[in-house]
Amino acid sequence: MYNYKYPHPAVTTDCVIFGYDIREGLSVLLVQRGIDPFKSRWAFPGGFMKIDEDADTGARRELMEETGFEAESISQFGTFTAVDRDPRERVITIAYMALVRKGSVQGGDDAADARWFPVSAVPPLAFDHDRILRIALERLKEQIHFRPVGFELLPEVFTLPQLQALYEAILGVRFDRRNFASKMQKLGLLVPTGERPADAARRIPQTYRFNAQKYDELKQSGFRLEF
Amino acid sequence: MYNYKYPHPAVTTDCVIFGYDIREGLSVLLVQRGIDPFKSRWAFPGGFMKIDEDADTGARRELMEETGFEAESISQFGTFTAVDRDPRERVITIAYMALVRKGSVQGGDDAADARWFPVSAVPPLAFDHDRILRIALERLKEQIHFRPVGFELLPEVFTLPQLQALYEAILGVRFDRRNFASKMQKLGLLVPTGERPADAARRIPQTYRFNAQKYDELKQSGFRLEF
DNA sequence: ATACATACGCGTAATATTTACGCAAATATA
DNA sequence: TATATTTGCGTAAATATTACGCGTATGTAT
Repeated sequence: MYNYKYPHPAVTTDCVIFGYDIREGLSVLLVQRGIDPFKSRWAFPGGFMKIDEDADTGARRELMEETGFEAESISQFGTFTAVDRDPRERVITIAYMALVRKGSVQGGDDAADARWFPVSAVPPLAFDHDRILRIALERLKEQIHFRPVGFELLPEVFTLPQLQALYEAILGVRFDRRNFASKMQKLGLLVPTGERPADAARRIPQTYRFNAQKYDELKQSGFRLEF
Repeated sequence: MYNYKYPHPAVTTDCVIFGYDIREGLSVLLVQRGIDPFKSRWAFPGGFMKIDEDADTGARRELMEETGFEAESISQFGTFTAVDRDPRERVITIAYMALVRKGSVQGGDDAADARWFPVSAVPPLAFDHDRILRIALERLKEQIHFRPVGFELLPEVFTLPQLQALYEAILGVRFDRRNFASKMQKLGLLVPTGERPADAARRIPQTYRFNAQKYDELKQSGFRLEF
């Protein structure tokens, strides 16, 4: 038992993990709760922060425990503190988001039931996680102007039409294919691989890699990814 | 005494209140601590969140108690959770920022010793508040592209050179006076007052008000304040 | 008063960027 | 082999950015 002179809230972390593929579009990784409250409802992976770890560490630990996934970089985007957001006791949660290559997470494997859901088909979630998702999506839209989110979500080798489809999915707009291509090329963040994939469809597009070094240079000089 | 099966951190809120005037530039509102730890050091107004209030409410309450100031809108920008950030016990803090007209806060009055400090002359702060300030400044620079921060910091009636000086102070760059003016005018967010102030200096510039209604319209259609 | 230094406001030409879209080449399918 | 579809290149028109000239208003010095 731990005693305090004044009541303290419990503190949890939750991770909104975004993934993307052409078929399902933008997706999030959810786990099904095994216990009450909200038993059998889907929720973001997360759990109670330990007293001797900071929130970042706790978020990574819970993510690993519940999904087997080790995120490269997670970013805190909000802390949710509504008084009644947990029926058990006062609990506040620190929310993180991460962008991952969907292939690198094997949902529904070992750990519990982790599954990808397209953001357009997310079921009603536990706690206030619906609200957390809404805020996360807003932040993602903002971040796309500063961070190379497209490259973090796509496989290492990708085509321009794929990249464009991702931007359109996140921002909810349509671009002219030729203008998108030339704008992207001019940024210098794309490296042609030379290879061509044995894709389906009509004419086979060229493939590219992300030029991370060039991005770091541009970041230093405070530029923006304008789309 | 309150008992928990697992240890819980204490939770505080802190408010980074930004103000601005031409003489001191961008400033923050600080209060001097009366008790240990960090007794007599300056810190952001804030304190322990109550168990039956959410963090926003707690932040506003503490701000009022310590500075007598009622903020119109505060926005959460980060939660700081380093394990050793408070020497007493495990404390995490939810940080808020607000932009206010300096005239509306009478620093150093009733409540404790609240005083404005230019951001360029902030003394070493209590806890990890130096770090909190650094993050707040970064967010302010980002937000200036989406929010009319200039208008929130200036008096209701202001001149174009004043607005320009504020933008330059926050972003740390210089603009051409004529280009800045025409760009601002084209946005349609400025309403000339017709009056001219009994200012000092050379030629007296025109005064303007912020067109809040026009801003709301533009915000709907997802624009950006580009400077 | 008058001259001078300084700051404001208008306007404009040169350059760069954005936008819309034509057209030929590549490829799966019929 | 014909057809429909998609990629990649190029370009003209519209728009935005940038640099800066010039006249006017105003406080200060003489």
